[in-house]
Amino acid sequence: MAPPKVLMVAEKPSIALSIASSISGCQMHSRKGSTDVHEFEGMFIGLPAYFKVTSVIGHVFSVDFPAKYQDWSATDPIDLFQAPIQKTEANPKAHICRHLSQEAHGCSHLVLWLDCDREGENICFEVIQCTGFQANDARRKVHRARFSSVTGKDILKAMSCLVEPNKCEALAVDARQEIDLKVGVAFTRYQTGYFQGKYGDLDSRVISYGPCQTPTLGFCVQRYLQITTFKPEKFWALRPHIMVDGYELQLEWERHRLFDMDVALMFQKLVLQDRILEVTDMSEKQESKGRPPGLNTVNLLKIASSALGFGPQMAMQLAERLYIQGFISYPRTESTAYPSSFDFKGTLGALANNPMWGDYVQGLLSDGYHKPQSGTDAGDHPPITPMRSANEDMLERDAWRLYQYVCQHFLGTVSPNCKYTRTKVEFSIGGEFFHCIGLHVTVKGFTSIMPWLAVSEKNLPQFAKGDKIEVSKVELFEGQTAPPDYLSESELISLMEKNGIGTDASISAHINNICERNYVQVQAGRKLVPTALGITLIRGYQCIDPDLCLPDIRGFIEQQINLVAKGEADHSCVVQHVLEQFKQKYSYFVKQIDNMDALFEAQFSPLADSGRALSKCGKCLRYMKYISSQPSRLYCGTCEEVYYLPQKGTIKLYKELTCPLDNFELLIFSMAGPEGKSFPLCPFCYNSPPFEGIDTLFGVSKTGSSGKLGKGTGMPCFLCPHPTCRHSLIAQGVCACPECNGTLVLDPISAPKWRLYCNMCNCLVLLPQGAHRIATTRERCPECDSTIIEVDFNKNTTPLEDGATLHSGCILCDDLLHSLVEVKHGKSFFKRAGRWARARGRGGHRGRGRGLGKMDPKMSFRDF
DNA sequence: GCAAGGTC
Repeated sequence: MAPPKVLMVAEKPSIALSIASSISGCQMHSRKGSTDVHEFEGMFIGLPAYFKVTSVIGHVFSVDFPAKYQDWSATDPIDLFQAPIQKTEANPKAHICRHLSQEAHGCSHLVLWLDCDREGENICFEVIQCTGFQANDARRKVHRARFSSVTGKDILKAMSCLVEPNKCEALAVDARQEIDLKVGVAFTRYQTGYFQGKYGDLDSRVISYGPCQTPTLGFCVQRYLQITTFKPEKFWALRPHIMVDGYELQLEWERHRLFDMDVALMFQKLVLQDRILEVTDMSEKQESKGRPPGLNTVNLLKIASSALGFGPQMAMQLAERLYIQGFISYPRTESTAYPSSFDFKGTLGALANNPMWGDYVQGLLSDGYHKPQSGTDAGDHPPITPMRSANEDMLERDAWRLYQYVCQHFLGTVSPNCKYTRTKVEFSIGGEFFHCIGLHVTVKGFTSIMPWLAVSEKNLPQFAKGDKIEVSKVELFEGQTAPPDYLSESELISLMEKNGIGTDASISAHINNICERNYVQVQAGRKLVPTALGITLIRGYQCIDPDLCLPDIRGFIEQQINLVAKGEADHSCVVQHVLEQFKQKYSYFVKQIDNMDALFEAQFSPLADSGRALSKCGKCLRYMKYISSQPSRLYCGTCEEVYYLPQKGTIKLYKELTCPLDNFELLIFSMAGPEGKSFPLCPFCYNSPPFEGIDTLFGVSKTGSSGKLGKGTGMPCFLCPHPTCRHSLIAQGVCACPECNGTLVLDPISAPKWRLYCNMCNCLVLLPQGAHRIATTRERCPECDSTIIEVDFNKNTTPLEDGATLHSGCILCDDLLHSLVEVKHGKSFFKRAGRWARARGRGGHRGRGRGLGKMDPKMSFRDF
């Protein structure tokens, strides 16, 4: 009988590899799949077995609302609190679910090697679901491996005492997912809908709310408010100076400073009257500055931000690359404690020949390195350490700087502590007491490899108790208290960590989020400065319901789901209870939104006051105002109507042409970038397509008929089937797209780099370059039905005989034109969703529903 | 278009 098959699943490919290597002693066969599968023979629970080790890539599923709730305008956000939710594959392209199901086929044991944290426990059950294993099936058993680090020793130990996955912990994660989704989405949709479009200079597409991002913003705004409400106060300090052995020494006052000038002046007078200082005491203490514990992700991010100037996302990208290249160990870890089995000698050995630290490392190896400080062990990965030696030439500049820090930090952790002697000399004069401090380093220790942490030497002259010294001058220093600086990113990371906002992996995402939403800006020195929008939002929450932006909100959710994790409360009861509370907060927020709006009104300009006149409204024939802040739009002050425009590009009036359907002036929109296409549009048609079904055919169709069209959807002229308008698809369409079901359309303002672009995908076709004019005609090619185009060549570069410049023909069938066109791909144009049966063709009466059918071989672009 | 959590 064949030995039983055992499927083992890890959270990421790198761990699957480590586990397989450890258990098989590197005697395995690896093959590709959605994720790699490592196979080998071995012993399982005392019997011979065939092992397959593979992995997921984080969560298999993610949670969302069913399609019915996706239409923002058709769903009242309050209904989301009771809405059903569904799990869909988090990364459908990766086909992880199918992969697991296939690999599980014929296996009689499933061993779950997911990370040993709550999220990992949740992924265990996602894996169980995909593999089709059942909880209480005697023939197909599910096991959970509990490992405290990804080292050979711990892996083998976990193998020998397999347990069961913890359903309660997994349910706690389900609860968190549902609560985060419902609360975040409900508030986000509501406040976006309320404020968006109401103020002209309010620059934001989505005004998001979230139990992590909002308190994160709260920290930044809190500091901002501290700064703006700060009232500086003057203070005074006495600073006597003495001359000893030719050096001038300034003494510190025991009273430090006083906030009353008259009193300070009185003390100065007393000191000046006495003039003689007496040494009253001298003390010497041996002090020590401890070496750092191992480096974890959060501390790496803090250092990267404060010392290297890298944002968390950039730092993680650099670290990730260094990890993949084998220069450093796995960079995502919470642990600052090294596992007992950590190979310090090996790690030091790897750096022994490094040109930068080689000598220092050899010193540590010969004199004996120190055991690192204990630190905390989160049971995940060891601290971040160098894995192999690199020099400056092997890495890019930024990667090198990060690598350098990882090395210095590691060497610091195994170096001696820094030791120094601290001398304090105390003086009295005129009844007042002063002192000075001397520092003398006796052992540099780790500070010689981390010089920025060094203790600076301060030498003092020799004093003896009872010495009498004349003061040379008594300065009355006048200073002023200063507000704190803006919150630095590294301070914010500390605050988030302390308050349990986000995880080591998600902290950078939250910070990035509040930047992208235009709530804060990162300024020089990676200081976080809140924007008017960020400040107004937080002030709004503060006056309606401060809980909404306080860090405790995350704590509250955590504390509730902890009950589920510990099995002390039922999952759905807890979810219901928490959602009920948030729903009440939501209702109250909605009821009080006027209070927040008052702050917005004070900060931003109402729509009617902003923007510049751009084009004429077809209804009242007056100019409408163009509002450039996102979402960019036109506003007709007379009709009080808003017309959304395509986003992320430039918009201009199009030769004062008007739409034959509604009399609105046409605009021309150019997408950003050198390859960006341009197309005409009518503001009215774009927002309310006049032909049934157009809005659902082009790209995004989620907005529905009553929704605010225009944010990436709508009907530009290149989709319009108007039979006679010069700008419609019928007039400007040339031929079928070689790549999709779309139509190639002439870019009307592409001269002199004339081109066609597809109205559905990103296909681009270059036409004869440098021509004076290229235009579509009403003629069709008798052979392939493409539109005949007319080219007026430049007279200096014309390919025509006798200097003729005018030529008409079909770009597919005319030999000359065919030889002058070239297919190119631009940046993605619009979503390639939906099939639009083209209205290309005579008179445009072909309408919808008629497919393209087999392509005429002559239409093929293969020869290009 | 929306949250937060994995991971790449």
